[in-house]
Amino acid sequence: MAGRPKIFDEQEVVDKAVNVFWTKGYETASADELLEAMGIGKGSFYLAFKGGKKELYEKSLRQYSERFNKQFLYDISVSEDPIQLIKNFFMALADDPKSKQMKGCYIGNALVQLSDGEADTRSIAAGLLSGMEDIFTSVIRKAQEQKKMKNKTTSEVLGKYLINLWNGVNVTRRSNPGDQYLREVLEMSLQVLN
Amino acid sequence: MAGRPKIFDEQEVVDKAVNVFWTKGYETASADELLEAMGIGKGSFYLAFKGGKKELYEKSLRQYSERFNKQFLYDISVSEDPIQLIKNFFMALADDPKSKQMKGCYIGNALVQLSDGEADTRSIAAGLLSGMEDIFTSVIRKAQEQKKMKNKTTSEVLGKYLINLWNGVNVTRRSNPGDQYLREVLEMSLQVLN
DNA sequence: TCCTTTTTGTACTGATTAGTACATAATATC
DNA sequence: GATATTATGTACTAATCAGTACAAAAAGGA
Repeated sequence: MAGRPKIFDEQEVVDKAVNVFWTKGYETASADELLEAMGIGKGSFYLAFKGGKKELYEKSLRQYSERFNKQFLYDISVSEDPIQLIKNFFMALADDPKSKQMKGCYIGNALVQLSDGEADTRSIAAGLLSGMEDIFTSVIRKAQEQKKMKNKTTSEVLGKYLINLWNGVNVTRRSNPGDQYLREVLEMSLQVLN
Repeated sequence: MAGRPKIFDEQEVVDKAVNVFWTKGYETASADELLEAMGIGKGSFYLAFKGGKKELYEKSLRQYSERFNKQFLYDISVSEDPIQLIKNFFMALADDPKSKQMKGCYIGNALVQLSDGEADTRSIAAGLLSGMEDIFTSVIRKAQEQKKMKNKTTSEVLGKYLINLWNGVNVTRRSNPGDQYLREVLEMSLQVLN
């Protein structure tokens, strides 16, 4: 192993790219803008990411999702009441600052922003959201097994209900970034978890 | 009144632009592509739409929304059971062909696809969705006044719940364009209208 | 028929796009 | 210290972008 050393860490620059993609969208985020945020030049970039902007974006989706799920699963694992944790998790969306409300869900954005030209990338996003749904489903299944939930709807359907709620709230809060509005919607929507 | 006659009808070409914007997104839809679909040249276009692509898009949002609401309000007005009509309205989303499932809500897309550079256009979209919410709210209010609904939640909150459901389903069905998935989500989500 | 008015089609502009080519720099190995 | 190897920064390319300029066309009115 020889050669000039890399001046950047791949995960770190992908993280920085997430910020740009999240606020500007995939199409609107220019390569120059991304490179400046990542702090590297074109030479380094196209050597490390042979697939260019597209590869960077797909990696950013996966990396973001993986970290998100990891944290979520950890919080669930240490919680004494996972159902309550999920409620709190949703409710916390209402407390985000307006700037974050306006950004929506990083993965959901991909689903809506990508056109048919990037159908493959869109499929990746769909898969990642499906993974989040699976987490919801498994938490509910356990809670039902332990008789901690009154609602007898199957965990699969409740999982779909929750990921759909997640998708909805992340759109709705873009037009109503106030916390009161979201709180009312969430309060009502989460009653099914009682 | 003199002068060379227009070869196009403004509403018609805006309709054709809706199709392009809907499938490709605001940013991704190129002016050339729009003009070809609209069947007019640059000269005509920039004379009729002095604000260019942006003006066209905003007009398309308003025109689409106006027509949508008009139809919706009409259907409600002739319905004997407006609550059931709303249920059917949502349920019908599951029957759309895959190609339509993937397109989402024309107005909601604007909310998610536009970046801060077009914040004003985004506000227009937010206002239009708010108009749809008002329709939901007023239908529910009337139903409650006529004791046709068990649910005592305020019509305002139920209206927010429904527009949020609308937003959610229009994202969710992009990743799960099958009809069964949506049907399960909707069936469960609409139980609150009983 | 000629003049005014409005619309149309085309040629053009300057900016921006993602991506490439390549000479140079910085390291490990021998 | 020479050499192979990998990374870096910059200059460049070709395409595409939204939008403009403008001359020609098509109508009505006098």
